Amino acid sequence: MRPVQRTSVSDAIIAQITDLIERNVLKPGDRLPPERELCKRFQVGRSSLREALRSLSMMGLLEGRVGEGTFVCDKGQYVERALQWGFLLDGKKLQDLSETRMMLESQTAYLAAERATPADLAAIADALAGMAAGLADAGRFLASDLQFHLLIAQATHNSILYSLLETTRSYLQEWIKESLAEPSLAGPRAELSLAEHRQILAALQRRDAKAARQAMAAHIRSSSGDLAEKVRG
Amino acid sequence: MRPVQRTSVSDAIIAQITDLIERNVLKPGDRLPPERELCKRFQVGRSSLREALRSLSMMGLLEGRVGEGTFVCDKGQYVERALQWGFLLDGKKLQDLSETRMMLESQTAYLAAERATPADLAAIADALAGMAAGLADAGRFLASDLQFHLLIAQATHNSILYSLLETTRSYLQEWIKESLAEPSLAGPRAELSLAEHRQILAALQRRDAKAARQAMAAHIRSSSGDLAEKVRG
DNA sequence: AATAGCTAATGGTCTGACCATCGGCAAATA
DNA sequence: TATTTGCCGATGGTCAGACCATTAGCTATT
Repeated sequence: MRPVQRTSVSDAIIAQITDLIERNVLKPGDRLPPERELCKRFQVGRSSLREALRSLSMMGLLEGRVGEGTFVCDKGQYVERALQWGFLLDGKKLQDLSETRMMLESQTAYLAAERATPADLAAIADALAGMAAGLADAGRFLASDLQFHLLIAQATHNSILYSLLETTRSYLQEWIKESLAEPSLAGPRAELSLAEHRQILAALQRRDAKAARQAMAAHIRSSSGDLAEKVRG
Repeated sequence: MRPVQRTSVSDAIIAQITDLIERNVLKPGDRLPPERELCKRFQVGRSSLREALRSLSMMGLLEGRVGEGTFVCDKGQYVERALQWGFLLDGKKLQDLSETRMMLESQTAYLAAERATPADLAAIADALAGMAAGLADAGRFLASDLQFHLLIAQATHNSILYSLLETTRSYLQEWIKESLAEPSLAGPRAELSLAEHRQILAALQRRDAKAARQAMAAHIRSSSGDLAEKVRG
């Protein structure tokens, strides 16, 4: 004998819908059938259906618009909503996230050095140029910075790795932003960051995987020093 | 003039409850008043209230138990859950997953060697003993195997890392199971696997992080060889 | 003292109704 | 003819009441 599993109606609906989105049957922007019809199709009451839809909305997968319908959100919006619950990130968790990011970033650098196509490298170089051009503009600098790291992850051609890096990064982005926004540190910090990025790119272009990993690790370490202080403070 | 914000009832409830949890008025383990009373207090219908509670449950903040009540969960499960969702949305390429797993496992081994407490090491040794005792029983062997790896992840004391590894592992588990279920390979494969695990544990006990990482990487490589064939075939 | 059965409380689900909002269409208007 | 106005249906959001399944705790039987 084994404990029978108690299946909740809403959970079953959530599972079905997420499955549809996962399999791309429902694409971002698509409109779902009206609630009342979904009830008939799923053979459930409207309460249960709505609880499911509400949960999916809360996770940023769906979006309900009165009078229009329910639509599938663009993937990734869910992260933005998640940041709203940033209070859940206590110090320990932030540290864990930071550590995980360090690990992901250095490994993506390693793999990217082995696998990046010329087009990948060109895109990364572009992002670096964007950073250099935006030295005076913190917002632009930061955007190019983020782009640089994401492009490296993309160059691994490993979608899982990219997704993980993107997610962890988005969680930390807000703190990173604050960290770099310090007026006293902004100038020198940005210069240093730029130099570190140049080293990473150089390693990638040399196809030197170990050097790329090491350069990336050094960069993260140096940049997360401010972050760590920010957390404690 | 500025756009008026349309406030949803459920969102308002969610905001209030999360606020209570944030300010520690509601502590983990606490029981909420019954739904019907919350309706009176919030002056809302039960549907709206339940949509709010459901969303909070989905985020891992609350947990409903039939006949008992609604309780506040241990906080912090949220980030891990969100990472899982992000994970799910991406096409699950087995190869990418396998690669990610390799990376996670080797790094957790590295960190575990540095941080494992004596209790952690004892638990890991127990799991290894379980594997040895279950050489003839594929199911038991596999369970102890999984336990071994998860305990190592736990020994890093990094909840994010643990969660990622657990998720990756769960996706791959069925393939792993099939791989080891091959009658022709089961015997020798299990013996080899056991030996590899012994090396990993030894490295952990010596606090030799690099050796642990390398042993783990070798183990994954050797065990995922079968996996790769399985996928192609 | 232990067990079986009852009862109340509670989360889970269903139904039907009403409201506010939005899109589109037709009529009125310039 | 082109624009505005008003209306109507569809849709998500909300509410109220009812019933069900499960649980805990009490009671009475053994």
